[in-house]
Amino acid sequence: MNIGEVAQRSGLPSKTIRYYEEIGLITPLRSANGYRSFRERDLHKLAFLGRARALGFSIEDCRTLLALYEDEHRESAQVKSLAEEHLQAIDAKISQLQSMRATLAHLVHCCAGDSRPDCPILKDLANSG
Amino acid sequence: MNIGEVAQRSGLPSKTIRYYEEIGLITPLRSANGYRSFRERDLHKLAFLGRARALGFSIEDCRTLLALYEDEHRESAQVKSLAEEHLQAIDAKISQLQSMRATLAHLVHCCAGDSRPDCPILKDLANSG
DNA sequence: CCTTGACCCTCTGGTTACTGGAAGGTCTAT
DNA sequence: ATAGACCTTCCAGTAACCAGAGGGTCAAGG
Repeated sequence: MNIGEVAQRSGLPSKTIRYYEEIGLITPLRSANGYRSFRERDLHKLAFLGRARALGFSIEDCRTLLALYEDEHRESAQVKSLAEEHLQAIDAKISQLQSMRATLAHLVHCCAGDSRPDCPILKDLANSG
Repeated sequence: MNIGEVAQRSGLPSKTIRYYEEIGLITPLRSANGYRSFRERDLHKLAFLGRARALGFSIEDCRTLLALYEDEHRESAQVKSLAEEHLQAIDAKISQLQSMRATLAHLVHCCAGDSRPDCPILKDLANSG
């Protein structure tokens, strides 16, 4: 398979696939003409990576997950703890965003949003949250 | 005021303050020795920026907000619409994270997390969400 | 007067995970 | 032969800084 087909089948852009090769996540073969030649195994890895990324795992986490996936002697505890850490990070981000959201929604609610210059949003930013 | 004092009083690191000058958000004076010399007005702007950033506004949004703040003839509608857009972006991020969170929490729940290699998290990543 | 330590300066490079574009080789069909 | 769709590498840019190198400045103490 050439990169275009793999891109289509994995759902990842060609640029991303080349980048993943560059940082050593995959190692496709090369044809005589210099084109990358992907095996089913590479496609499978890329799909794995796409799903892990969609769950918000960092590239380094993905590297670890891939290594665990390919290690027959892994302990599921390793995977679980990685996932739990990530879950906590997600929770932290969510609550940070929710706190921003609450403040901002309040300010937006207070602002008339008309043609006058008077604005509680700017006032709040100017004075002290 | 030198940068150290401003950093303390604004709550922003010196590095960040220098960066804000570099991108034109503030324009402190210079003393004869080359040190930045901040007026109250600069400090005020920095505090404004710190609060806007804490609400998640991008630097470019902050630039706009600052300009609106200093424009006596602004219309509060401009500020409100900027804030509303940002609020929508926050909401989008929150729901994306919540969706990740739901999937991940389910997987974590399904994983025994023991010394055996069998792992539903890896299985899911390998097969298809 | 000299030194020490706490300041300050600029400049370069690194971070995350790609994306865009330039310049050019390859393949397929007409 | 040529057009168009592939593919290649390499360089630069994104957001918002942070770390560190290498060096100047200032106030206080010996």
